[in-house]
Amino acid sequence: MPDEPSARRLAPLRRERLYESLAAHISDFIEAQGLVGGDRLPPERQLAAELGVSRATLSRALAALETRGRIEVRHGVGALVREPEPAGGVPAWEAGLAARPRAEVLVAREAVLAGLARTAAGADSSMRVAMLAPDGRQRSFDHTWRCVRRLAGDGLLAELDDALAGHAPGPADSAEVHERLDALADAVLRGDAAAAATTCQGMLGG
Amino acid sequence: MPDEPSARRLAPLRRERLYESLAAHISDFIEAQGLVGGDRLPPERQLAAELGVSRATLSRALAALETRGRIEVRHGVGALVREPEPAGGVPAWEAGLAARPRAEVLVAREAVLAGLARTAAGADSSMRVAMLAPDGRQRSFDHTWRCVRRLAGDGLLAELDDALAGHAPGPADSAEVHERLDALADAVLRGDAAAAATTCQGMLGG
DNA sequence: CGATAGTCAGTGGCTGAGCCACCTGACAAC
DNA sequence: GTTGTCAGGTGGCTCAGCCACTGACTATCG
Repeated sequence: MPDEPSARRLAPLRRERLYESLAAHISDFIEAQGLVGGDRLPPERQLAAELGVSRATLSRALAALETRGRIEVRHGVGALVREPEPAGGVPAWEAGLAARPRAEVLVAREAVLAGLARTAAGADSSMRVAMLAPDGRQRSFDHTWRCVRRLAGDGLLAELDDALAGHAPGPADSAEVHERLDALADAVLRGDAAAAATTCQGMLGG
Repeated sequence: MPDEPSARRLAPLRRERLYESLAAHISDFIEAQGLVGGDRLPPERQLAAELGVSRATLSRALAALETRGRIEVRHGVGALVREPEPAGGVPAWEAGLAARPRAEVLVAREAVLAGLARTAAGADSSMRVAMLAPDGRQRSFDHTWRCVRRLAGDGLLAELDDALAGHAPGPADSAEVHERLDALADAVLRGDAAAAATTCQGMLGG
């Protein structure tokens, strides 16, 4: 038993370095500002002053972001935001899914769907109403999930859902499914993230 | 034709930064010295002097090696050589994760954790008690999740968690985190899948 | 004798000021 | 129009130094 944390001992508690936090913070900043590929970040001196850290530390944070492919730093120019890898790595991984037990894939997609539902519940209120307000017609699985996906926006979860959908398709129409979908839509409309996620439990027959 | 490399034009010739060369050089040094996992590199001050560079630059080189997983730098201890990844179970798409906005990865991992928690809540009752019964000590994020993972068993979700963990690490210890972990463990012990999943919402600070 | 608390040397983390190399864009000279 | 020059802004790197953390050693206490 080499490094068994041994229920008997407290975990080591490793503190994050300042430049790591900075890197995360700047990454969030890129997101918040809506910067896209090619856009320039403020100069190091200015960023350092605004964030209240030394230029050396800020520079390390940028270097970290660069080795992770998030930005590109050019001498004499500045730090440029990099377009995320165009070719999705997910498809390659998708191929191996066919060989897995169906139950595993079902459980995984249910988790992803729950995450999407939760995210959708946090979307703008008017958008939620526009996409999901009841109109008296029966909800279909595919249509409902298209709406939820629109609300949740693009992201890792959406890509995972695409990859998993091929091997864990949605259920056929049935009274029970319609009930679930109504409950799901209702929870998302109310903005109740927890309830929305819970509704997905067993949605695929897992 | 914006930036046609056009055999007619010379390549831009981007110079390697000093700290990049240093990183490569040190990596070779590890190889040449036959250092293995756990071995310590010479202290920064000494290495910097021997290599004829400033300590700041050498430190950046070590940081670069660390983000690439070659070494592990510990405050107050030194730079330790890391054993290369034991199992190759790392899906190809994991590499692309680094370039994604942090928020996306965080949300995705939260969804995966919720799925794992839900699965764990359905595990055998005696196993749940064995792994998660409170013992009066503070729970750490990593240890608690190891237990949940054991309960949930291997599967797609577990692999996704592994892949995501590197880019969306768990939170540092704090009172709020401990409360969440207690609530999570309690829900899993009760076999309450929905509650267990809900507890994961925002667990990573998303 | 064993366990505990205090001490201390060695290590990485971070700072601040400063100089240098590099890139760009504007402008003058041709 | 083309070319050469130059100034301003940007990141790369250095130096010297202080601080925080770790681990081992050493008293001290029961």
